[in-house]
Amino acid sequence: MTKTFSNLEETKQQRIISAALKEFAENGFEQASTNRIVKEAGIGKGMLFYYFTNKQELFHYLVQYSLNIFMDDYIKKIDISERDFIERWKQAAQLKMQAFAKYPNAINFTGMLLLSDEVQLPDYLEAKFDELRKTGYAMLYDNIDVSLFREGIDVEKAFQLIRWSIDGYQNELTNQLKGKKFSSVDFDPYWEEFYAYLDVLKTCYYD
Amino acid sequence: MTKTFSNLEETKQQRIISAALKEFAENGFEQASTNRIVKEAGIGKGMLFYYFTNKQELFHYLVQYSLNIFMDDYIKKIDISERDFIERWKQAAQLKMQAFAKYPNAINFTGMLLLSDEVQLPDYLEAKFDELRKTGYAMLYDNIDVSLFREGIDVEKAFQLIRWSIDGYQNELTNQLKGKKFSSVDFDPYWEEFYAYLDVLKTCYYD
DNA sequence: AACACCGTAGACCACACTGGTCAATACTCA
DNA sequence: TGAGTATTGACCAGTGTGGTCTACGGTGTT
Repeated sequence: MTKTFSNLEETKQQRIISAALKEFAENGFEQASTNRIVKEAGIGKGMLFYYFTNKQELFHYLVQYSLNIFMDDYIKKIDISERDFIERWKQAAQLKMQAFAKYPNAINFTGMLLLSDEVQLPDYLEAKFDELRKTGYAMLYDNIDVSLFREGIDVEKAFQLIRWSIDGYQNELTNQLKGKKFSSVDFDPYWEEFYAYLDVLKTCYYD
Repeated sequence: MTKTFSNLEETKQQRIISAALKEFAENGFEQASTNRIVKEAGIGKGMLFYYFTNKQELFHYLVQYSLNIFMDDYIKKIDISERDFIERWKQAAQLKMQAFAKYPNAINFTGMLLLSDEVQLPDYLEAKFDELRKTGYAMLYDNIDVSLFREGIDVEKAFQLIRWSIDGYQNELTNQLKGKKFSSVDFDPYWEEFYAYLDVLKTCYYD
């Protein structure tokens, strides 16, 4: 990316970044179309290749950009002093939702990166990625008070089971809300429902 | 589909069906390539359009074909007289794995159908689809002995939480095993692990 | 006014691939 | 031998690709 791009007015930069993140998140690297990106961003085709030397460089820029957001606006905000596993994950879910409200495309894009296995990244990005995975893992699993759990159950397995439950709820919710305008949705009832699920989890896994 | 196709020797029919199912499952209807299908199936391009009038007719044939398999080789085999929710789902997981071992592409294809929301089907297929959903739901949720669950917990919510847990394990496993030759994998340790997870679930959700 | 320079648009390029066709041929059986 | 069927793949028009390049408008400096 050239410094021409960083000198652009913020809103235009954002329009381009958002359009590109969205396109890549929905279609992956290969299937993503630079034509659609420029159309969505409202710029001429030439400009994209004036700011970035090619599709791949644009992609790498976006990886860096959204890994930063994912890390700073989500992972690092998790309060590790909360030692109750379910409470920790509840907090994480809230933070993720906040981050998503602010940077939906960056969060989706990062999610796609974490799932996809075919993308080849240069070393410095791969390193950043590993760091995110490691930090994320620590923020979610370190310093948990295992004494809360029912006696005799395999705590490692309980971690996974709870994780799958929470992920399952979130996936089902986002799937259900897909297409809806995010700002027009009242989330309170969903949070209530979510907390009710967490209560069931506590009743079951804790004694 | 013409009767020329049904008169084909079984193995050739299967080669074509498998290739097509795989291509559609991996790429969806639009992105699926008839060129790749004929190449994978080892037939000339002309033949595909000799057997089926066009891409869409081929797709509809495959929907019918794999809905039948999904229904007869999986859903209908679930023993509804098992009233323990977790045992019922354990059984379902085993049956699904058996079906997958026999018809991997058909099962994957149906899975893709169930997730995807953009495919438009003719009425008779849509009806078949609804029936599958309804029967599947009944086979998994009807006639459950709710008295097994811990007192005071919301059973409907417990159903979902357990479902998400089991789905989570299965997804993680298939993801991990993706690319591996199916027949070369020894599944016994995975089943053991799965049963261990189910035991934790029982300890937690039942009293 | 003249010039240089930068940001911008989009027509354009060669190429890849698409679903589908069709004429030519190979095969089968009476 | 010949009628009919199965088979192939070159071919078609169309669409979309990542990327280039020319032309132009604006701005600032001389």
